[in-house]
Amino acid sequence: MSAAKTYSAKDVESKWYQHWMEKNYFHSEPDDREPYTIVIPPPNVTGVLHMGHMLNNTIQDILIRKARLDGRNACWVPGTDHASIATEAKVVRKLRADGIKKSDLTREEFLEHAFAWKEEYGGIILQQLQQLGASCDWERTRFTMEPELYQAVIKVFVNLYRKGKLYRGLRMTNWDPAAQTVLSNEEVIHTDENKNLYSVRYKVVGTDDEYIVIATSRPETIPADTALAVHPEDERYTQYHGRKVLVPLINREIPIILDDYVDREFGTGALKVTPAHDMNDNELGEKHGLEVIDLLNADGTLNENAHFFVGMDREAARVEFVKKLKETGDLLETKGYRTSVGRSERTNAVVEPRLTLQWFLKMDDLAATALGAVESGEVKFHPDNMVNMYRSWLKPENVRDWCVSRQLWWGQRIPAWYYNDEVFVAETAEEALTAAQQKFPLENLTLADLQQDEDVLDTWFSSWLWPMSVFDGWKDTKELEYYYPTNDLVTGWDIMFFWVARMIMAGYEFSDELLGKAFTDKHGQMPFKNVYFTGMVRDEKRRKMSKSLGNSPDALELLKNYGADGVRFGMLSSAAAGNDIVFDAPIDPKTKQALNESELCNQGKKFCNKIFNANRLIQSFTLADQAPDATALLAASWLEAKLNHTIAEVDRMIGEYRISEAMMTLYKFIWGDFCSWYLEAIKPAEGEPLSKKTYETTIAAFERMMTLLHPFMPFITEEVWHELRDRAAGDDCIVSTWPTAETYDQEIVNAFTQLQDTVSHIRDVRNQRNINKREALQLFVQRSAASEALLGATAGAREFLLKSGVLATVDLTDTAPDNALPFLIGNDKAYLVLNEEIDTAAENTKINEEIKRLEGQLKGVEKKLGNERFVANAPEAVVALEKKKMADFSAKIASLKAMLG
RNA sequence: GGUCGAUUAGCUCAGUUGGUUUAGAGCGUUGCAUUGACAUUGCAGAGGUCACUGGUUCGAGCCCAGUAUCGACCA
Repeated sequence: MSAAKTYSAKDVESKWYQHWMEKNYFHSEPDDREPYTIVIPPPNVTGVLHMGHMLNNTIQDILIRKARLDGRNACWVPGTDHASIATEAKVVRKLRADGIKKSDLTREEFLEHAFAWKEEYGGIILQQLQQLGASCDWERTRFTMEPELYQAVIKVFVNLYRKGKLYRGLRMTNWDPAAQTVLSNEEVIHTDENKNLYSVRYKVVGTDDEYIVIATSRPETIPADTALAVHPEDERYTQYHGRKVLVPLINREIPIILDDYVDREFGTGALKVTPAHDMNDNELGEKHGLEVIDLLNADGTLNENAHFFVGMDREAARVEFVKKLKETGDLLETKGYRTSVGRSERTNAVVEPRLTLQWFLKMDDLAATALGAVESGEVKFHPDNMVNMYRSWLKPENVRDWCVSRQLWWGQRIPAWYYNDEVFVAETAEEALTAAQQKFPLENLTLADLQQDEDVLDTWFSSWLWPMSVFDGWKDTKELEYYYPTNDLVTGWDIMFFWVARMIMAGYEFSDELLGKAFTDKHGQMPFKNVYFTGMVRDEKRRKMSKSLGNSPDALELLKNYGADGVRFGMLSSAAAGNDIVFDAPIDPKTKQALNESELCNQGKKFCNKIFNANRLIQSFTLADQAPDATALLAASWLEAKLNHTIAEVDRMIGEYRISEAMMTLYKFIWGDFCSWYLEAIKPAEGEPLSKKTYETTIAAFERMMTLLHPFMPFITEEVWHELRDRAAGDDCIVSTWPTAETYDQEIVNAFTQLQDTVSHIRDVRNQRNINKREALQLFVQRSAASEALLGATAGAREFLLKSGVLATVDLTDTAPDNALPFLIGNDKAYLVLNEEIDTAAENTKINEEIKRLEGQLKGVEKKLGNERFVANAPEAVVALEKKKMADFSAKIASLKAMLG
């Protein structure tokens, strides 16, 4: 028996994690067992562990450990994502701190710095996952920028280009002026912000004092206006159809165009059209064949097209333009309004719509396939209502071609080479050269004549291949054939479109080519069969936990305070699938920062301690070679039944991805049934020994509980597993066998439940009357078929009542004893004899109240049964049940009436 | 503005084709207990017109319609 009274997570956790690693339990190689595969959502290589990671990695670890206990070949592939924009921004910032400007470096020099940074800080998060207990196959750790995965991306780009799915085009794109790169729609965060709306007048050409007034929030773009638009049916402007206006300040003539896109209600109903600087204006411009004037530089400063304030940032220039318009009298009104502003997810810069030359991937076919895969159920979502969100993302009217190029250096460089306005896409420069030489046979081209595209690919263009590329699918399909399709993907719903949908697209696009039709006909093309969506982790005010708000506790501090098992328990206990989870870390009212505390995690920590002490109790008994007593036998068969019921429940819940409920079921079983009832029932009297047989039974049950709980709380279970018995090398909980739910005797559960109710009632009486819990009382039970069966025919029932109820006698009787407190056991009268005066009148009042309540219910049942349509329409079982209710109520009422003194 | 989702105990949530007596759990809360597994404890109690209004049905927390409030995503 352990000397310590409390469980200490710290030493135990590092000891067992190291043991598991030494035994290589996490490693998987293809063999003849059935595989069970999860690929991790790769965290950013420079990231640190936060609450969201802890949540989804705990769930993944539970699934993978469960599969391992089921005897499957469990393989959890870890790795990190190069996170193009985020990492490049970090590296640029760090270089700036060191006095180095990115623009002073060559691409190669910059990449050297970036890789050095990655070596230094990269992968810290993977070590942090180990502290959480994640049983990833660390030998398989991958990185999206490592050579093999880089090569896969290049191959895929060439493949898609040759299929005609990639094209280059000048498009309106979201431009991040801080990072100076284009962003995908999904990387732009729209929030409502306060802005000003300016009313500016445009003079109608050929008049002296007729103006059309427009409303704009961006006066600095006025010099780029190429039209003024009104609604064709707006009578205010009918007289100006076909006329022209002058752009204020620069007096350039622009046409008045008519389009029903214009909202007559908004502002003055007239709109300035700036095709270079607004998505909608751009569409209008294309429709009406307008000129495009771009007055912004890549960094968001004004160029010479602006005429004024050239070189000034657009935000500052706006203020200057407002002043100038005021001076000329063209600005009529300024008012505040709230509107949606798009900011870069990574740099928080206000995103500028900008016309740029980019690479796009055609999405129509891919999106349709990906939608079909989920709608047909080949890929299942948990919870399934997530399909709605998925559908709304992928329906044809919402799908736009994917802009895959990024103006960055940290990423896979686009394998396209240019010469004379021709593009040559190839895996290597040499191949591109060969193609160019064929196209221009007379020009004697060399590598020096070709110019490679300066851009890299969007990060998601490598992560969409993750389930296939981590198994080196583009190099050698041996492993892919074993592990593909993977089983479960666990991720937050916020990257459903970024990542989940695109992996599905890639799976259906490439699995046939890589694995062959025969393979996919048999196994399917999907990258994974199930997707488990976790919610976002929010604080107590339901705000998303984020670094900038400071409302997230420090994950590592939590692990230190509560142990990995405690934190896993805490994370999970508030985590129904798909629901956002409200994590209970309190916010310090002074600093507004989250404290590294959590009652839920503490509950998990206490649970560890409870288990630890349950074992200490068992180990403290002296053992004797004697037959178990009747109470222990009854308790053991009840526990066995309950355990089997619990196994079945846990199996079902895990199967339905109700992970948190499965864990709570085990919590209640171990704490309530095992510790509070079973151990108390078998506990020998002071100084007495325990039967060896009972000890064995108890250990065997405890052992199965540890296996059941292992996926959820791996460390405490491994520790106790080894305390329960002397183990041979390799006999570890992590590789034990998941117990099978056997059929069990429901009768014994029913009988025991009735005994528990009786004990609870007796305890309640003691509580209310302040009767010492050690004072043995006498119990009499009305003789009846039911009570004979319960107390006579159920072996150990009487002994259990004597022990747990602290009774002197338990007897069947035909008459009510004197000075006894009556109550019901089932439908039978029972009497607890007290050594104190009983207020009969008060007891009668209570009994009468109970009779009244039951009569009310009886009436309801009688009414139901008296309704012919109920009897005729309701299923037979329901009617039978109502009849049984009626019989029970009547019997109880009769018993209660007989109790009235 | 569009779409979707939610509303059940003080808090966080279950509630499985509508039918199991009085709608469940965990936490919190209240009272009592305490020398030997564990105060990181035990026992017991209180706490809910299932947001509201109407409808369908023999029967509604669950289905339908509307209202209110909240949230998310999209624009």
